[in-house]
Amino acid sequence: MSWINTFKGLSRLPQDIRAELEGGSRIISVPAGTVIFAPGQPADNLLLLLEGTVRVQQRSDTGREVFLYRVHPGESCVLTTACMLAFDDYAADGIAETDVTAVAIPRQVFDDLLARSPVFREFVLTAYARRITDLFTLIDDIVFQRMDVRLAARLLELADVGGIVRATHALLGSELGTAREVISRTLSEFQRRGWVAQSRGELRLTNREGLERLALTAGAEV
Amino acid sequence: MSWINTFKGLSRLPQDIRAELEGGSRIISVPAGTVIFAPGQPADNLLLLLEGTVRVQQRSDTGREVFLYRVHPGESCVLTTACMLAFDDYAADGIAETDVTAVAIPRQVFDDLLARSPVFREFVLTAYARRITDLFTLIDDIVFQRMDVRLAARLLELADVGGIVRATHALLGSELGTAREVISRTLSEFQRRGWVAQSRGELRLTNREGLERLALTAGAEV
DNA sequence: CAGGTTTGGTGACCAAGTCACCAAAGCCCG
DNA sequence: CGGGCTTTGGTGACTTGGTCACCAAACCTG
Repeated sequence: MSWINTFKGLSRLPQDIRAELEGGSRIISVPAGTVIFAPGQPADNLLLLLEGTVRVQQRSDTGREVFLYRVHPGESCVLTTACMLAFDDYAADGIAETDVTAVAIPRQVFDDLLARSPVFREFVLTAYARRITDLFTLIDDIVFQRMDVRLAARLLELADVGGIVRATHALLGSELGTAREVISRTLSEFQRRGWVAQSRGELRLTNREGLERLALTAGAEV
Repeated sequence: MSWINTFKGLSRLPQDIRAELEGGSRIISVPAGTVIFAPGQPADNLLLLLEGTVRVQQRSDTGREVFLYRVHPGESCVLTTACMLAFDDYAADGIAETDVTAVAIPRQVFDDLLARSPVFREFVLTAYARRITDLFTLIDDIVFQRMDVRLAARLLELADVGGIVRATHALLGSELGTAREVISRTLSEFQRRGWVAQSRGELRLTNREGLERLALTAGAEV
């Protein structure tokens, strides 16, 4: 079974295009921690993620970092990659959070597929649109949402099935674009309420409903 | 002389593509205040701006608005429009700030040009990339930059040649994603320093250097 | 086990957002 | 022209969040 089926938007590709895509691309693997793209590095491939996650962040002039979004299996780095294909003054970088397997589509094949296949064009535009919608939501959150609400939502996202979140306070701070101290204080409060249990480098959700109720405070007070 | 020359990225288009683009599109004009696109409205055209400005903002669940960016003449609404072409769950809207003249390229012509012209593809991708870079910068600013610095920079952008900015405090607040009160206080401080003179609904920059010096405080304290 | 590093906790302080007002300036309309 | 209404701007009190300067406990490493 081909990797193409991992990507919903590509399943409708006609046979000849599928063949070109499979023949023209290759599967790559990199270990956790690898910098997959960064300002200054030319990006010669569009990446489609098969396994693992990639963290995309903006490195600020001031040396600090803002988390932008996370790429999951079945998603692509279109936004970043296509940006780099077209335009090089670009400030975001991508780091493999885990070991990563991905399909690399060279620039030339990418361009050729865009020209030849309406389905591929739609795939790319849709992927773009989804990312951009996410970015808009992110901006909205940063501007209007309280930290405790955002942290609760993020903990629920990051928790594994056992309710464990492996992350330091500093890391959570960088995900939410805030300071470690703020995370520490908010987590103490969550712990006081019996929602989480903390230990060094990880925490366990002990009351998901409490967190969920807070996370849904979003705009619901209408 | 054709409108095509207004757009740097399109000047290299070959003759036949230019003809298709000119023949397949039409020039439209709308008065100030028109809602050009909004969630729920189908977007059937890609717009290239010839005259006027368009304000793009995100309408939040909570009823408030965040300013995202402004489209100037010679730029396109690619981002928003192409998003809507591909994907309809989209929350941003665009409003004509002044009377606006634009070229409308129907969806079908747009797709056809994407397929046929490498130059057109590059134009679209570059426009995307520039917008996205702007969004990243915006996020960075919101997270790390002080309000007074951001306000100073924005005033310099919005001022006309005579140094006049026509805007209410509330409007400036929505541009910067902050509260009117914060703008009022910051402007009082600017006035105290002799940088601006305020009157109802407009203000005059009386000391551009002061504002510029503050605006450049960005990450320059290294 | 000693010493360094990473992680988390705290208090003091400042910047910014929120709330609840009020006042002045313009606008409409009889 | 004058009386209300609306828009715009000002202010104080308070809360939230970000910054700084530390410290202490947990862990790693030789």
